[in-house]
Amino acid sequence: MKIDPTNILKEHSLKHTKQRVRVLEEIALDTVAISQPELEKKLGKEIDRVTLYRILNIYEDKGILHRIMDMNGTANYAICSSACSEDHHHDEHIHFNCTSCHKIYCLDVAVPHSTMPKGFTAKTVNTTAYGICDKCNQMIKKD
Amino acid sequence: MKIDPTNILKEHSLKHTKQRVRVLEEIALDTVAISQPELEKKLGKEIDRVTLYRILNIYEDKGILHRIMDMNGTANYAICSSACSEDHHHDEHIHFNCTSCHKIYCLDVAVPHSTMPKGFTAKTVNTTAYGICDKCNQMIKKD
DNA sequence: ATCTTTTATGCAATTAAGTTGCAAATATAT
DNA sequence: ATATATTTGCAACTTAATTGCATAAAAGAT
Repeated sequence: MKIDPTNILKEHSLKHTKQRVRVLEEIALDTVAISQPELEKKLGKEIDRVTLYRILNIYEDKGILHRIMDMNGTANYAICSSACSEDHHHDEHIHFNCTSCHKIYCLDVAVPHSTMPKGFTAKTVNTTAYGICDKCNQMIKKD
Repeated sequence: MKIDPTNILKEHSLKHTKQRVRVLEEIALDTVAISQPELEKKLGKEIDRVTLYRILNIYEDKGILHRIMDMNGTANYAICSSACSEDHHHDEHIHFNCTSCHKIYCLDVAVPHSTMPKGFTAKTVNTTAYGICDKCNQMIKKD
């Protein structure tokens, strides 16, 4: 994925700081989502913990990143592929959480529509599949 | 939902303790899932925090409860409706997380099947819809 | 019922995620 | 270059969750 941090910041009228650029760069390195602890480990020497939290929150609010919770309740972040707006994240694709390597993939599979019971109005639907990813399945074959 | 804690414990060859019975009773009180912090608040005087964590983990492992993570990464627990086994939770129904009252409902709506990309093998699929629940929608109308 | 063994509980201490308030540093518009 | 608004870093705090260990309580045998 090719991203232009400076442009993204401008598009969302966010001030251009080196910390904000670094966070975007780091997350864009991989197509799989990256967890908050991993980000902190990678950027901890350059960026303060609190600042990182604040940047991630702003990016999520603005629809630049979307946040996926894994089974342990850890926040994982990935760049929103489709244009998400401030009030609506339509990252309506399936996430795949590998139970072996713990990576979270944003699959190019749409979330199937489900009809809600009477009285329930759904705004966003989040689907996460748990299992073994492509890479880990290949590793298993080799053994 | 009518549950028999003593029987549930026996079925899963778990020792019968008053703490384990209390946890099951408390969770069975409501059809909506209850969060760990809520449980702790309710049972904190009777049961030690650590014991509560351990009981919840055992129940999840045994397939007695299933755990639903909300947007804040807080664990929520509900009694498994269908018989879940030790190695496979098939709580393949949609969860509805109300963004107003924060309750998590286990909806009687099956998770639609999605085909995974080549190489990805899914074991469990988890779907959570976020929006406004029945009760909260009625409250809004009244205002 | 009592003893014995196994398992569960409670307590203290620790790790780690996330938040808040505030002073200093930095971005941007003039 | 300067002023103003915003962001950052730091310290301190809150809360979720885990670990080790001594004590307490189950469940089966006697």
